[in-house]
Amino acid sequence: MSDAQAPIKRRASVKETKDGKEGDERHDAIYRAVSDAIVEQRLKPGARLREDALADVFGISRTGIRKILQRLSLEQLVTLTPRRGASVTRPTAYEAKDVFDARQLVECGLMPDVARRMGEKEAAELREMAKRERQALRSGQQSVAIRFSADFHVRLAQLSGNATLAEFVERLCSRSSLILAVYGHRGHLGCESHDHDDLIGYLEAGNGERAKAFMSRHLKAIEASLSMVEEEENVPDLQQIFGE
Amino acid sequence: MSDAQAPIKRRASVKETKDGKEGDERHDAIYRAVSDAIVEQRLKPGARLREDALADVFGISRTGIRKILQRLSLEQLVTLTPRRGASVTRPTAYEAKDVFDARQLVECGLMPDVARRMGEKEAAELREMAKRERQALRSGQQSVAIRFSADFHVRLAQLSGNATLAEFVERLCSRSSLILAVYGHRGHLGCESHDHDDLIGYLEAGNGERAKAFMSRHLKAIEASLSMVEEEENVPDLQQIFGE
DNA sequence: GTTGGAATTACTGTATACAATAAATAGCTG
DNA sequence: CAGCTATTTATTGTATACAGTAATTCCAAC
Repeated sequence: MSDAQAPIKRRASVKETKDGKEGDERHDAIYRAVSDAIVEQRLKPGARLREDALADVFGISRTGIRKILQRLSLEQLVTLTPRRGASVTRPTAYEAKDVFDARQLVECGLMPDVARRMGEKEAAELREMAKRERQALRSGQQSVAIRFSADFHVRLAQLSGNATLAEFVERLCSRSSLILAVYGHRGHLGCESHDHDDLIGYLEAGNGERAKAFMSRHLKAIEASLSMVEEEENVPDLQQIFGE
Repeated sequence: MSDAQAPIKRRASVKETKDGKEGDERHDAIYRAVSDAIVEQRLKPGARLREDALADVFGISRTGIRKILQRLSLEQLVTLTPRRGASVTRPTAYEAKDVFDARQLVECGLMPDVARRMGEKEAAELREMAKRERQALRSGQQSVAIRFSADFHVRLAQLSGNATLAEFVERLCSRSSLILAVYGHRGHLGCESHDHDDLIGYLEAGNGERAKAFMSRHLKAIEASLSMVEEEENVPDLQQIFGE
């Protein structure tokens, strides 16, 4: 593919490139691939994301990669340092607090709306998601479980009917996964799995206020499970370590 | 018009752009210029934003313009249609409702925090902003007034101390300006100007709950002032007009 | 005069070349 | 051999060339 300058302008070559996917979908797929890898902690906070490397892996040019990195940066999953390139964001303790406070405000505030719009179909879907999450957790796939858990919260927000707030919750959940990756205890997923089932119960019963209170406790529990110690600097402070 | 094949490559121009600013700042300035123009309705919803044209105006290449357009698109101020390019977003009535519901939830929810952190300095700054807004309105600069009003709401959210929620409010306010541009009545700015001063009073008094209730009414008033009629299609529906 | 279709044009999508800068390394010099 | 500077290398930033596609115009035919 290095000598791609075949002079033939016929449509055959065009068809070939469009073989499976529209260029747009391809970009979206790559975006999701990177995003998932970050959320699932296969790419750890601080990991550098070199443009060339990504371009090689996904078989597109740096142009497309840069677009994707920019998007991830605006979503705060990736940090773009001028002339240093991209790396997976390492959330600070302050950011973590902000994110969880925001989730308190928004996700709890949405519960009454969700309860109002909750039907059998929706409840069944949520139960299915909760089940997947439990299974992943049981089989030791913690990273996947974290993502399923985030998916659950996002779907819940979508059921409120407010697309803008749902999208915001999506961002918050992605960032929460990062936060869990950094500050969470090994083997302790933020969400207790049965919590989600309980929540579905309240929502199905149309008890928005109870669901709201439960969600509040639920989020507080997740936040409390974090150990908020700033991780060691990459470059250790020699002064501090060896005294003066 | 675009004699793009002018053989003269003004490398000097590169130096020129770095003269006073880092390339980054330049980009940011252009971003703000476009964003402001949209928010102030100098660029009206539906207006096409051609890459070449913008590149010419700002003296950078399409590469940089595309980056900026993508950012604006992620903030939903600009709509990016594949192979059709960029245009100023024309919010739908549904989006308008979502945005104002989101503002109800978030901005009202922040008032207690804001009241708690409100000091003399902050109050003075807010009063200054409210004053600027009133003056702009009085001198007939409605577009500028809309932006000042948005600035006020954003600054308020920032005072809550939660950067994540403040940024979200910023987005919501930008979109609100667009919504006002489309659905607002001429000569009727959403916010009553004295409203903002009243609000500062409650906050300064530390009365978060009262501020919250006031903000709620304030936002409801803005929303109520909109005339939620979808604008006529460019291509009229002949079937509907002439019956069957 | 309208319609259908071909040629032209205008614009976006993508890759790539080259410039600029930060990091790493090597080569001096005391 | 430590510490500093020069050179090389790795990597990002920006412009531009070219390809592909939608829109437009023009022309012929009915």
